[in-house]
Amino acid sequence: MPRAFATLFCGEALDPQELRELQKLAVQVRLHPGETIFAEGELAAEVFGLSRGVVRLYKLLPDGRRQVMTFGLPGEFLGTPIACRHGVSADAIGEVDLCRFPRIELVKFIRSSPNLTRLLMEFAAHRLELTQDQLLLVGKGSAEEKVAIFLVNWRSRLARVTAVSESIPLPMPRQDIADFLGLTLETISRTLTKFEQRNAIRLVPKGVLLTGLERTPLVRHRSHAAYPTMI
Amino acid sequence: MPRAFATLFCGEALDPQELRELQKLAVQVRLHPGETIFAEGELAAEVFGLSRGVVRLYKLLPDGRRQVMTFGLPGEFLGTPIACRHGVSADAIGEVDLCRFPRIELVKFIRSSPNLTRLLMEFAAHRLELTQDQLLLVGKGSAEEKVAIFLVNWRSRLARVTAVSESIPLPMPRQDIADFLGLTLETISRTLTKFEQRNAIRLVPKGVLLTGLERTPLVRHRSHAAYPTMI
DNA sequence: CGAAACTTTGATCTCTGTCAAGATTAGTGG
DNA sequence: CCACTAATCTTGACAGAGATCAAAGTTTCG
Repeated sequence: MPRAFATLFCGEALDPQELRELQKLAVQVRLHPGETIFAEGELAAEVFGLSRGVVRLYKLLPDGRRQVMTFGLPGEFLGTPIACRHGVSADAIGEVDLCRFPRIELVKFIRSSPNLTRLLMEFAAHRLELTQDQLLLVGKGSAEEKVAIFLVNWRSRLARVTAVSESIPLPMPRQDIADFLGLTLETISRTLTKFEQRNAIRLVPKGVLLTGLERTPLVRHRSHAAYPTMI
Repeated sequence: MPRAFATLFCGEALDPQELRELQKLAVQVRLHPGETIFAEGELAAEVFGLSRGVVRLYKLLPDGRRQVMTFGLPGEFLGTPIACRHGVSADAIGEVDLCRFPRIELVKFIRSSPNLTRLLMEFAAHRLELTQDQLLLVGKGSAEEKVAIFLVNWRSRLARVTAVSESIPLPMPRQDIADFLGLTLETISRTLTKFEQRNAIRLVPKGVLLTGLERTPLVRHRSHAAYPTMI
């Protein structure tokens, strides 16, 4: 485990003793771009944490329509470790390093530690909150709002795992962003171009520079995520 | 507590001893149609279980756009009992009976019981799964798919709390259904009318009869929810 | 260097939203 | 119990945001 899961479960640090125990259960795996990690509905004999790279987690409809639930970043568990079946599919965007755990062993370990159980519970609650925010965005947002908020959220999520840089990497293709936001890849492309023409962003290969990204004063309730505009 | 929470936490039964302990913490409250139970962002000094009636749980945008996350039914907790702030707003549709718990006491009680902790964890995982299914529907479904699946899911959820009847009650107004599915009330109304003209349903005041509701053979993966059509 | 994958851009279409008017239902007080 | 009013629901006409179809332009990678 090269980059240990010091910030596993929603960014909260594990104590060093538990972290060592956890490492004993893990096997490191490396996957290449586009490779499948697991598929929705499969028995989850093993579960995965992400050490390096980016992963898309999604659900499919029988006719191939796809909804990306989230993009997994280093330090995060992929899916719900306690569920006996995978509730989503996951595959690698770019190259990834994973920590593979036997689920039964991991669950046993989690159950043995009240501290870890509490952490996982809070992690689950946090994931629900994020998914509900996404549901609000997908259900009620315009294309511009969706793309703008995606960029802002992506930046703030990245800031937690890598040094903040002028240029924000977008390792996933437009189609993935579209399937995340309930739009088409053409609309993503057009909206990004529109923002660029307004000098709100600059598009670079596999990335974007957020230049004139203004936040609206429209903040939901107290200190919730703002809905920015790219005007 | 007239109708005890025998099936609290995702339908799984509590053991009688724990149920009695839980009841000691609860205070019964009755609310009238449209009354607010709690609002997103508020400190959750108290949390609520639903004994009778239907509740809408939603998030608001500053400009008033609303996304209904779910409709609460008897036997369910409203929101996430462990979170110190309410992540959603909730208000009564029709008359409701609630069980009010002091959150600190409830959390203490949950923590004291490994069985209850496990149950609550599985409940949280289940809620996440449902929200992800909703995200898929809202992000990728057509208006017809959204309404058809809403009706089928609503029927099956109701079946767990009331005797199945020919006529399915729809206590919530069209606007609530629209805000649940990411549509407008006019589209809900038109789509229901369309289904009625195809003899798939019959509309009655505050309810609907599902007559020729056919399920497509399109089943996601193994034994997941089918996407029905009203054709 | 060249092929494949991805992205941008254009033209057109259509589903759903918006605005507006009636029709139905529910609620209230005489 | 009925009349009257308010809320909810249905229906129509129209418009527009985003989807779809198609082609050209970039980037990536062997």
